[in-house]
Amino acid sequence: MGENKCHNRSYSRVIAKLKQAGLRPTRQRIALAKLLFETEDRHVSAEDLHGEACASGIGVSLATIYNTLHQFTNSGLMREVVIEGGRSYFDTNTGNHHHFFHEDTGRLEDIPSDRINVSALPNAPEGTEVRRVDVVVRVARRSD
Amino acid sequence: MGENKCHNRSYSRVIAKLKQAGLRPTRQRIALAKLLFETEDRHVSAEDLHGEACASGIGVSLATIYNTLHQFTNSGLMREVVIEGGRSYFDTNTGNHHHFFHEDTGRLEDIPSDRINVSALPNAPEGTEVRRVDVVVRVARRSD
DNA sequence: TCGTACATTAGAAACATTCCAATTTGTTGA
DNA sequence: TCAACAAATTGGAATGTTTCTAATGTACGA
Repeated sequence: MGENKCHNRSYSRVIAKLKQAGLRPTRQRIALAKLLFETEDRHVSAEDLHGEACASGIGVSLATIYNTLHQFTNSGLMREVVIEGGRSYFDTNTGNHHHFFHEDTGRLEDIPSDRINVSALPNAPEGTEVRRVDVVVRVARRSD
Repeated sequence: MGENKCHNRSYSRVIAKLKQAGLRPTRQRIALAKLLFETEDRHVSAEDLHGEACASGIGVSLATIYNTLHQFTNSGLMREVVIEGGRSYFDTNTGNHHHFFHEDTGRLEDIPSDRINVSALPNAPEGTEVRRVDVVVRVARRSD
């Protein structure tokens, strides 16, 4: 199930990334990291990623998918995005950006932060500080 | 369980509101509407509202709470706000506004729309139109 | 290579939400 | 007022996602 030796540089890159995040590069984490970080930015649900992993012949349980997504999120490799009840998406783009949410299809699409402008924020309530500002632009098929 | 006659004007106000929304003023809907709309703007989860209703001696099932919250939302009396996985809040403030979300406590707090400014939105993707723009400012207890 | 701390796992549990079929209630018109 | 029908409510079962648990497996420093 995947040779131990070669499969060359993409392995070392991913392993380095995991180590840097303080995570042991296990077989499962390496495989998931390759799926997640070696393509363009993506938004995946746990179920999505599990499906992909299985389809790629990686034996990985759903519990591990959840563990891994949370670990990646906690170490800043990903970001959690919640928009609809009952399902979370995890975003491989951790930079400053926002989202279109397609109400029809449930799909998420990035909006680069320089394409949007949030200003005149009120002060954070007493004793708190701002952790993040999320903007979600909900769109749907034009009706008229 | 509650007299049919008097209990005067707050009833008629709430009943009128329901009728205007095209909803039959049933015992349960009237009671819930009173809890929801006769105080300041609020953010409630289904479980919250169920608890309150039971505490007030209103016999109402959880299924009805969900039905009612969705009906109120569909007829524009409330708005659904999803911020954390696994739980929805329903907001009695349907006006244009945004939210602080206290990550520590899970509480929501309104930000009037004139206290925040979102500009330079990119165009909605081809064939779609903007339904709503939600801004969530996530705050937490100051750490430094 | 060994020992141990950390990861993974299957399955059960927890949780919010929706569905269902039976019952109750509000409304309308005679 | 009352009968009859449509609409609303209900408890409980079903669904779907996420978390938990206890047993097993794995990475890695000594």
